[in-house]
Amino acid sequence: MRIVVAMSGGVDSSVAAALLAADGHDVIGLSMQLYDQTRGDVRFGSCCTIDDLYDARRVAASLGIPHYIVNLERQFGEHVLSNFIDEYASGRTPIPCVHCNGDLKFAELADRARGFGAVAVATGHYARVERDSSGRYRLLRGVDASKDQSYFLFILSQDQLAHAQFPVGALTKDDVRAAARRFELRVAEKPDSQELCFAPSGEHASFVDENLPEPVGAGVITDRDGHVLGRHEGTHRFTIGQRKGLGLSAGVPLYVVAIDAADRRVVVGPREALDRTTLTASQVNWISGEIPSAPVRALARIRYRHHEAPATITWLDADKARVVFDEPQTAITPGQAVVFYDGDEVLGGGWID
RNA sequence: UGGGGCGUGGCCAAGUGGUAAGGCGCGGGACUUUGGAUCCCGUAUUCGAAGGUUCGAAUCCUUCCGCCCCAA
Repeated sequence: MRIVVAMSGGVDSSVAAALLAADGHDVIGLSMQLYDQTRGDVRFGSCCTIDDLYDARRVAASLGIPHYIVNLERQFGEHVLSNFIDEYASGRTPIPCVHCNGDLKFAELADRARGFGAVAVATGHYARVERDSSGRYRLLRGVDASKDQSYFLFILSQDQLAHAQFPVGALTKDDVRAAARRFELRVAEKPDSQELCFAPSGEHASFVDENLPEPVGAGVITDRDGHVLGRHEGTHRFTIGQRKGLGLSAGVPLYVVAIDAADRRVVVGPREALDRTTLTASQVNWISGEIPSAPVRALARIRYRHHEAPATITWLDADKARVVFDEPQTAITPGQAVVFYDGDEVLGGGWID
């Protein structure tokens, strides 16, 4: 069958394409152009650069599959960048990758794929999709626990999962590297991409500054009692649980415990002040599509690369839920995602309020 | 200008004769397909200044400078 592979130019998606092609599928490689590559005044991160598009093209050529670059600049700006900026501006900490998956790769790109007559969009994510006996799709963790990326896919709907394929989800990273070498892919030894593609690490704040109509004002850093301990250059430079970069010394490490964007205030406190047992989540996506009527016990993960913790999920609304952990969790952060697991299965997830 | 106290790296702070702990911060690295966190490494030839005593001082003495508290 005809399958479109979202090729980033990295090893994972390259191997995904290679595996599908080797299986005899009619594979078409698509790469998303997400921003204007000609803007020399902007520095980009480690993926989706012109070099990465070139790598994708070369890999596709070596596999003998067609490759097209799809211009999704407008959509990227509307769905991913604007959200990223708005979230930071309102004192929250966004995860653009989730939107990029849900709103671009498995939405816009899927539409293009249909235009090519493809039945599915494949990516290089470490995750798995399975169809159960009732015909429902289940999202599972990648086999390689250390690389599992299911957290970033919790927003996918049944319809999106029905047309999603993760060829490397059943492999370990080592397997993928080995496969890349076996297929003699030029990207076999290419370093894993990390960090955001559109804003280099450590420059998120300046990216927000440059893209905000109104400059973000400076404000004060206070302790929990309101005593001013210092000043900051904008609340968007902080996230809950942050320790570095406060420029304060107090005998014990201080962490950001609250951010009040409206008051331009950052509140810091000791480590213990970060513990919370409850959170509410909005825009909750329950993968099966059938919201449980009774509270659900599950393992909940409050950020990527965080150990899951047992919790009870109670619905407050059609897409809003309260999550109560058995044990306090550190630095529950608004804007991050809480994702629910039952063993290897992703039950769903939502955005932390 | 009476009495008392204090001045150790960016901040806090051990050390009161034996050759500068520690924490915070900061820098670097590791980890990591978000942001944080975490871990590792680094961070004062020098203790307000200048003299002096001593084999040897941040530690003792003298003077000076600065700061704080109380009393006026």
